Amino acid sequence: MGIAERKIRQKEEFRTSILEAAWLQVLSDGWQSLSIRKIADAIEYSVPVIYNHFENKEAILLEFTKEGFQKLTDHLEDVKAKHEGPANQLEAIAHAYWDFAFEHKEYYQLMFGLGIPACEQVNQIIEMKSMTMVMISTIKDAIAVSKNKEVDFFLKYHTYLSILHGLVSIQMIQKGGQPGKHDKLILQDAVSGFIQSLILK
Amino acid sequence: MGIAERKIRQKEEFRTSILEAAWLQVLSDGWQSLSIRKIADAIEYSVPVIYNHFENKEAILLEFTKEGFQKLTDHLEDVKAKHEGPANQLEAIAHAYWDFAFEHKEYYQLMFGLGIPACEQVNQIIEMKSMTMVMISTIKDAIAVSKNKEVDFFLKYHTYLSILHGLVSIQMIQKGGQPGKHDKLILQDAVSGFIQSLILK
DNA sequence: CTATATTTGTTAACGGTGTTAACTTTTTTT
DNA sequence: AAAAAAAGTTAACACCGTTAACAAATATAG
Repeated sequence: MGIAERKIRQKEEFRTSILEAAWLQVLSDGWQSLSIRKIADAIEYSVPVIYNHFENKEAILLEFTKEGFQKLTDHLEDVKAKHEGPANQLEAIAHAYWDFAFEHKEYYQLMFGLGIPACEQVNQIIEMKSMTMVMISTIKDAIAVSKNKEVDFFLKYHTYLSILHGLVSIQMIQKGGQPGKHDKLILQDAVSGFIQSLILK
Repeated sequence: MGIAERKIRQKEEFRTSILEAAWLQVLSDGWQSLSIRKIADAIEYSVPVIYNHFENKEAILLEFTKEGFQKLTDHLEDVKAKHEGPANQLEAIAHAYWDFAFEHKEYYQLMFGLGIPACEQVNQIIEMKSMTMVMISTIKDAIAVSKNKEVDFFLKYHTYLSILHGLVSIQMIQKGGQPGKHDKLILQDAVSGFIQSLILK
């Protein structure tokens, strides 16, 4: 019964083509201007077919959010593997995080609800938890080699992520475009301060 | 010619009533669901009269953004005046900032574009610059009494604000409601780390 | 005090949006 | 070939921001 398989495959392809058309829209005009109707127009189908594949518009955005967290996680894991020692790794991860945010601005804005009415349950996305795991494990390693081993790793993780997200989002608000060298100095300053207080305390 | 004055006063009152109706909408259903039509309905006038007082919807939101920065600035100045020494002041300001964000969530979301397609020129709002001044002056004071007086105060300001905004916005994304005691520990941890590295370096 | 000008407000529309019910066409199964 | 199921379309509903065209109220000038 290859014909049932073909049907499933075609359905999958359809779904993918919706996402592709949507992503092109997002890339060219920002996710703000993404609309079901424009997607339908791009794939040359009528509007309601989209609802056969996605419950609503939010579900489409959610797909990209997951994709974004997956890409970010992969990226962070790569970078972590290329560095030795938790302190170096935390620093490298911070820079990788920053680079990802500005290289994939659309993803980042979706992931952290910068302008989106869809950020209610972002924390329940498992792809986000993968990212959390990478960061937490590195922080645990850092605590293990630090003076004070009684430090609350979850608190430190939260602090670490907040610093990174704060730097990125303030940067994105203040300037639309790519950040300069001075802006990376700020990152360097904040992160090295965090690592210092984590290791040497 | 008191009649001209009355006209101006009435126009002002009208403007205020628009803002009041809008704010009630924002408070009850969030700014996402604010619409010109609902405002018109609330003040019992037809839609186009609103455009005699505000260029567009964004202008109304901008009004609240300014208001928010003004309130925050006042609050921070108050708190600063109640504390002695830049280190204590920076810590107190951080807590005041945090408290403001969660006591006036709607303001904060507007001010920092958490879900708003209107955050292009937030940095050009003079009310924001007032807030910046409060923070920068305190940081300059801190640098003046620190070991290393060659520190870049603007870099440190940026770091400081990023940490605060990062903490707040991550908190707002992860939980909708009010933060608990544990969450304030994170703030305490991050801010004291920042101050330490600023003073003792 | 009337006639003209101006301000003030309204209705109705334009072009969008997400979403869905009802219908038609195509495809599959019996 | 007929009946059932799937796929796709049209057309609508209920919103949205914004604006042009028109009517009513008010102020100004003669």
